[in-house]
Amino acid sequence: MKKKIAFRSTCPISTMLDITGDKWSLLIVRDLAFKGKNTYGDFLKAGEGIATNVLADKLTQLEIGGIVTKERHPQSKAKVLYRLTKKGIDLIPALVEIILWSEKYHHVHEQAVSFAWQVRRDKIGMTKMLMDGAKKIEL
Amino acid sequence: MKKKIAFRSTCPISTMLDITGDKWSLLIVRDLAFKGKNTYGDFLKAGEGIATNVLADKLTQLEIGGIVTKERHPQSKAKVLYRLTKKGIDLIPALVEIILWSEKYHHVHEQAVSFAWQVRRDKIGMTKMLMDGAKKIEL
DNA sequence: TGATCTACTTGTAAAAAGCAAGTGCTTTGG
DNA sequence: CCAAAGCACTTGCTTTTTACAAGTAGATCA
Repeated sequence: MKKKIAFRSTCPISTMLDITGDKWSLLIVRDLAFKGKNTYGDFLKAGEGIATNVLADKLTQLEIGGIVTKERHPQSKAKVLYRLTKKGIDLIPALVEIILWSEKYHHVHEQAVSFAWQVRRDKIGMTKMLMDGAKKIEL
Repeated sequence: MKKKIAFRSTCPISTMLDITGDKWSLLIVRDLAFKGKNTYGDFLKAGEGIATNVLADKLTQLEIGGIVTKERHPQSKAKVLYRLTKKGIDLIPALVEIILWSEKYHHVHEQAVSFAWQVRRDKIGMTKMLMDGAKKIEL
């Protein structure tokens, strides 16, 4: 029952929103990119409390959108390993700007902010650290 | 019937999504920031075809979120002038990263991309141009 | 003054999100 | 080796949001 994405226009912002424009998709990307989470259960247990059917739906949407892949988990046959694609990793600069914006107008973790500045300064290096799971950050 | 925003967590990304996390809000910001649109009718006529009741709802949401203000229109009593607040203008860097991301993976206007790079390079100057209405860009 | 413009509101149907429970493999512990 | 628990979902139902169509009230135009 995989419904494909309907693009409303060729506007780049509209295009992005057609893939990730809801209250949950970018939180999944956040968990993958910044928090070292990569299983269904990990996402379910994340602070905001996504409903299980909604999570399933968003994950397949993100897969169709080319943002994540489902793979067999190296440690367990019962688990599924979710990973960001290159396209997904390339969302990090946008997420970083979002973090910096939120920091400016809402109260958020200091750690998140200094980290965001680091990523902004050295995108490649920090992204690599993130992807290796060497760095996890509390958001 | 102005319903206030419910924040799901203190995560900066989640916080931003609680205000603008849907398929329409950022398109309104786009129209204000890049296209020199500033009335209800302008937004309605924008390419993606937002429903009138949804537009009304999103506009009050954005107002509550501190992103836009409603003001009396200098040319006509029948019109309302919508404008980005500082907080709204500060969303531009995030929009720029979104534009660059979309360009990389989807087909979008060349003009939009070179413009995005310009804003990224000279944020202050380009933002000023945009806000003065001196620059309009086709997205 | 009547038609048109502008910014909405109202009503209803369709779609998406939220909630609770269940299914079917897989792993674990005795 | 078997029962219980873990894991990744699915199913059914309710509530909320979005979409579509029509209508309203004040301002402007001809």
